[in-house]
This record gives sequence, C-alpha cells and structure tokens, in this order.
Amino acid sequence: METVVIGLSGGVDSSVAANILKEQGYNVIGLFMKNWHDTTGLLEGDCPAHDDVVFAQLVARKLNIPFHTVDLSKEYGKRVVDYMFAEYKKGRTPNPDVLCNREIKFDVFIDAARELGAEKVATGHYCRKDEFEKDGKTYYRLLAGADKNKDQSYFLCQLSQEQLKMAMFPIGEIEKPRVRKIASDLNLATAERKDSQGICFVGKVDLPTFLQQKLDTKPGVIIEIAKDAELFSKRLDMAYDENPKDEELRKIVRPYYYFPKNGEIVGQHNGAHFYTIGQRKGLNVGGKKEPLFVLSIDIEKNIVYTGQGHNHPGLNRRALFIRNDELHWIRPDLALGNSQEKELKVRIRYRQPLQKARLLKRESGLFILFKEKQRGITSGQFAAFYNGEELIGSGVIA
RNA sequence: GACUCAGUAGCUCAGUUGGUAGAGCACAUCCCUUUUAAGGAUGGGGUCCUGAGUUCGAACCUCAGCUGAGUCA
Repeated sequence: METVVIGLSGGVDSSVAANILKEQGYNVIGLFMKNWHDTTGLLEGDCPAHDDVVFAQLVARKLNIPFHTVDLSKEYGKRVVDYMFAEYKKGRTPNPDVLCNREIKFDVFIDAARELGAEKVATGHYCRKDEFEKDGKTYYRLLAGADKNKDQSYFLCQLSQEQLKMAMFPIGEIEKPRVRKIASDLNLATAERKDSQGICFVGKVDLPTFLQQKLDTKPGVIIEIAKDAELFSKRLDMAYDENPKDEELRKIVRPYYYFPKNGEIVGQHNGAHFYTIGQRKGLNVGGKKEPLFVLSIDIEKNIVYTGQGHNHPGLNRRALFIRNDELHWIRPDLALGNSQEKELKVRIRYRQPLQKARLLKRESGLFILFKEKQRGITSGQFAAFYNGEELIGSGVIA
C-alpha cells in the first residue's frame, strides 16, 4: 500500500482530496503546515488562519487518518515573502503563490512528507496529472482541472518534472460543486467553509499596508498620459501572421517608457512601488470622464503614469518577453530551441481565458506575440503556455 | 478702471418658464477570486459663494459684496 501525505489546509478541497485517496486505498497521512504568523495589514478583522489547523485536525479525525503539523514559516519567509518585497522594490509585481508552490508546497513540504514515509504527496489543487513513456523515459504532464471555472494549473506553472513526479491531485477530475457535495455527505467540518483567498498562508491583505513593513513611503506625482499622445502613434505594430525580424521583436516587446513631458500632473501618490500596471483603485484622482488606470510605474523617478479608459493604447499591448534565466519548461522535451517557434495558448494571470499566441525563441529569450492585444501585461507576473489542456511551460514577464 | 463670463457633492460639470438637486470620476462596503489587478452590485456624501430683496415659495429673478478666468482701456 503506497503512502501518500496530503497537505491538509483546513479547507474543503484538501479535505475531500484526502477522502478520495483513502477510498482509493492509499495509506493516507494528513500534514498541516503553518507558514506565517504575522498579521500586519490583514483584512477581515479576526484571523481565520488561526482556525485552519483546528479544521484540518477535525477532518483528519473524521477520516481516521494520522495528522501531523509542520512549521515551514522560516523557509516561507525566506523563499516567498522576501522575494515579494524584493520584486516590489524593483518595481515589478510578483506572484507569491506561484513561488509558494515551487518553493514550499512542492519542495520543503515534500521533504517533510518524506520524513513521514511519503512516497507521494497530494494537494487539493484543481488540476490533473498524467504520464507517458518516451524513449524509455517517463514524462509527467500537468493538465488543467476538469472544473474549467476553478482550474488552478496556472499556480503550478513553475513545477519541474521532478516535483510533478511526486505529486497527486485527487480532486482534479471533479468539479467544485461536487467537492462541496461530497464534503457535506461525509459531514466534514469544512463542508461549508468559505474558500480561502488572498496570498497563500498570509491571507487577504491590504498590499500597500503590508508592503510598508519593508518599503518606505515616498511622495511623488501621478501623471496622466493622453490617449492620443504622440508616442503611441510612433509605436511599431504588426499583424499577427507577419514574420518579424529580431530587431522588430525587440521593439514590439518593449513596455512603453514615459517621461513627465508626455503628460500632465493630475495627483500625488505615496510610493510608485505600491502600484501595479492596470490598477484602477487607490489612485484617488477624480474629475475624469473615464476611470484612470496605471499604465506604468517609474521606480527611479518615483512617478506613476496613468491613462483614461479601458481602451487606452498604453494599457493594451501586443507582445511580451521572457529572459532565458526566467524561462521554465515543465516539459523539457518540448522546450523551443533558439530560432524555433510555435503557436500555443497563453495566459498572463490566473483565470484569464487562454489567449492564442505565437512563441518565438531567440538567443536572448522567448518572445510571445498575442493574436489579441493584452491588457495589463505586467513585469514580474508569470505567463503560462498551454498546449491544449496541458501546461508545458512558463516564465516571468520582463 | 470698465466690461463679460463663471462660482452646485472630494474632482469635472449638468440642471428645472422659480417649488430646496443629478451624472461621470473619486471614495466606502459587499460579491467574484488561493497572486497583483480587472470586473459586478450597492452606498455615503451637497449652508446649490455670501448678504439683502422680489415671491406663498429661489439654487435658478433683482441688487450689493467676495473669489476666479478673460476682454478692453
């Protein structure tokens, strides 16, 4: 009987996942991890994370499986939270949960699970996995969850074959309403619990407040760039099917760089690094016909550039770039070689409908050209590439 | 110095031949969502520049004043 350690979070998904494993005949062990103790900037009054361990334990008892806890907060702080602050400081917008999966749930957590005798590790993610042989070698595939609405494969876009090999996703084949139903049929304490939100283990925080722990406030100006600003008309654009030269690729992939003379001052902010591209709320600038969105932040000069309306040219871009050292293939056998190209589906944020795109690999990195212009392409976020249902790679947007 | 125009929610403005006010943006809350965002719903908020007058009744009419913008000398 194979031993599987399931990460019990105190939510429904992992509860039901544990039950499914049990029914499938595995030797199941529940392991709860506590990764964060601070509550700075936490929203929602009381701290719901405090109850999580209690719920996890209740579920383990109900399912009659051993229950353990582990404190990985030191590693979490070092490998996820520090990265977060560092990225924001650089003016990028990180995705801590993608890192959390790569560095914690499918790394140090696996180590902890192994100490309990785990041969496999399971989580309550909505995604699927399968495997196949090629040239005598086993390859693992990360697939979207059967519940299209809940598919969480995006958050696992940085996993390796090694990590995938150990992983099991018991609820990947079923839909959320069914998960709820199973939980309530089993009378699990977590059946009615609200889905968790916010940063994994940290919770729903007010970002500026949270970031102020380590990042200083610094007053600066908000500048509005008109829709018809000259720099937009000078911008290179190209048809999706065109065959671009390398030089054109480099141009089209570049974010817009603004200067104060390109627009006019419309307000004040407390630190450009507290904002992200595409953001609308929190600018505190009124008197406009259409809402103002952040187009760009300049960390050096501490300026937030904004533009009016969803269709602002500065907000919608055709292409993005991923550096070689920030490019990751879940399926190394499908990695594009330099000068190779492939049409795939890409998403640049969780739950975004997949977008048709051309991936062009060059010596300097990977260029992604979208069929439709994309809103809020943001440096530091992850672009994930799908071949049908399968997530084959990802990278950090430069 | 004269004249013209303007002064209405935090901002930009609309408004009824006179019956005590609205829209967009901003903001708040909730929903959605294991990132950042976006999106959806709901909501709070106004001595209608000040004073006097006309009127049953004025933010809308009259007069004076204050403030701002502009034009002409």
